[in-house]
Amino acid sequence: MAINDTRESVQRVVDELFAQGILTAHVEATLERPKSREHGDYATNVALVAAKSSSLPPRELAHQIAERLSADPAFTDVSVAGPGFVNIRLSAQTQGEIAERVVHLGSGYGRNDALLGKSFNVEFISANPTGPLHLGHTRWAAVGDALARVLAAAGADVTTEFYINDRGVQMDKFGASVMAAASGEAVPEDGYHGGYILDLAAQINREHPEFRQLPAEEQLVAFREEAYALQWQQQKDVLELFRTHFDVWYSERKLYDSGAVERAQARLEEQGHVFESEGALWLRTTTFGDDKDRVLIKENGERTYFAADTAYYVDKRMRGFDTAIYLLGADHHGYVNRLRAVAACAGDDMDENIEILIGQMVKITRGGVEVKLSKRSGQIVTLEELVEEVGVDAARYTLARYPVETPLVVDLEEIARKANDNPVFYVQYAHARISSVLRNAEDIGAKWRESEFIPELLNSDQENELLGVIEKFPAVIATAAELREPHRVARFLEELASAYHGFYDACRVLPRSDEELGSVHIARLWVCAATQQTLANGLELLGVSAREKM
RNA sequence: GCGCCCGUAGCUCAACGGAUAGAGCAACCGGUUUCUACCCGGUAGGUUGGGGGUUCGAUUCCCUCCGGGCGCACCA
Repeated sequence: MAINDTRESVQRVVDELFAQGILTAHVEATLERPKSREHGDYATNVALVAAKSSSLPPRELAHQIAERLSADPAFTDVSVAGPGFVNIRLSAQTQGEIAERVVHLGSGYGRNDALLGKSFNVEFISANPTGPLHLGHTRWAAVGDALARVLAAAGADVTTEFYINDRGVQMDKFGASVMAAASGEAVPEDGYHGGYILDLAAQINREHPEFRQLPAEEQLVAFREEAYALQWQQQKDVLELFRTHFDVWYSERKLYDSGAVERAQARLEEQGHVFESEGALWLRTTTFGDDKDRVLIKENGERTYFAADTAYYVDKRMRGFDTAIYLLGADHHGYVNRLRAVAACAGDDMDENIEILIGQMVKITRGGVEVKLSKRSGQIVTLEELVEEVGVDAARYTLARYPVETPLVVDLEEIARKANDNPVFYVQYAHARISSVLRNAEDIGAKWRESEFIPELLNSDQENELLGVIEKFPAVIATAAELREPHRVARFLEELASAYHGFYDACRVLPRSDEELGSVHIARLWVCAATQQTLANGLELLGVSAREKM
């Protein structure tokens, strides 16, 4: 029996009490998994909530509900506890059926329709193409990609997008830095100083010796464009290595070339929020909660970076997305109000059509000593270096298992040294362990799939616990998607792995050498297969590999 | 000065307004003749930064103070 069926049973009882006048208001029943298993498989606080609209005290009301629920054969035990909780325990048979269902659903288990019909544009990283991606970007790579996968698993239509800031002063500084390095000159004081600049310069010198014969101005453009192409490719390669896929790479230049900037301005003017003052063109964002109005076109006729931001937002909406989700670092939180105001100025609902997730910074330590990050001074820890030290699985998992609003401290030495203590290995090990058991089952000819599955044989505490955890998976995905918190999937996997290890320790799966293969072994093999499938599906959402062996 | 985020066990962090605040690491004690011990069980460790409020119930919501991080451009 799924959680929804149980909830409906409770709802029916509540409705009955309403019909009989014991309750004077209609109350929506909610069901939850108690933290403690001692409280049963499910619990409802409906009596506590409904007590206000009843003449009965909460506990008395709870007893009335419990008494009626007891009549349902799917429940073996219904009791009242604490201030008025109703605890429900399912029969082993009802509970055990989940294993069969999971195996049959396969990689589709967990998918649900919580966000069916909604379309999202998820934008993250969006780094300048003037250097390698560093550890800060890596967090958004892991979280953004996992979020996109989770939203899709909840039935949403999702497009991932990377915005390339390939226009403006920084690009020229980048070009000038590479050009200087290529001529063996000192990089300008306000340029980029990392070792990668020297590498880019060397490569361009090798492949395009003719560049240095060009007049200074043309030479700058040539170096800038070539360095941009190489650096962008490098970013794409590294993200590919990191299993982070972008459906769209959106260039700021394209925004201008396609006329999107003018279109956005026209849209904002139609809505009546644009005005002229002091020789500049402004957007009245203060109407919608911003601290100050923002300039779109400067006194000197140039468009601001903000103008591009507005155009980009409007363009996303014109491409048909219901909601534009932005993942931004805490150093950009000042943008939240103005971006939301942009949405409102464009005539949209700023609570519905735009969502900005602010992620806190990742502090890096090495042996307890903080590593300062600064791209321009060249002191960086790159995504690539992190992957080399700890691997893609550990990196992705470690960064995805915390809520983004948590400032994170990652010690590189610790991750590298204690790789085996990382929760990702604990989860992967559970998957590998099951794979081994199933291989052994095949070796001894245990054809569990073709054998009768008798769910009521799964009646130990550990089996009940494990099945209960497996059953939560679709709800976990739905919650993770609705709250935009993919870390919930990782936490769930740790709980699931723990429940499996506990089961494995207490319940022998395969027959011992002196035993015959029996129905209990078959039933437990179904449980193993269901657990393995759930682990694999969850790891897939995080972009972490489900290993067959370790 | 104004604004946003954070403050939970020695450390890194969980806990969509629920029951006795939980995991991992570190510390201590125990467990495997047989399916992967990279595992399992147990002990110890807390005024959830302080103080008010909201309600059946607050780590969670509101106010205030303290501490830390980050932002407050006709920069990009």
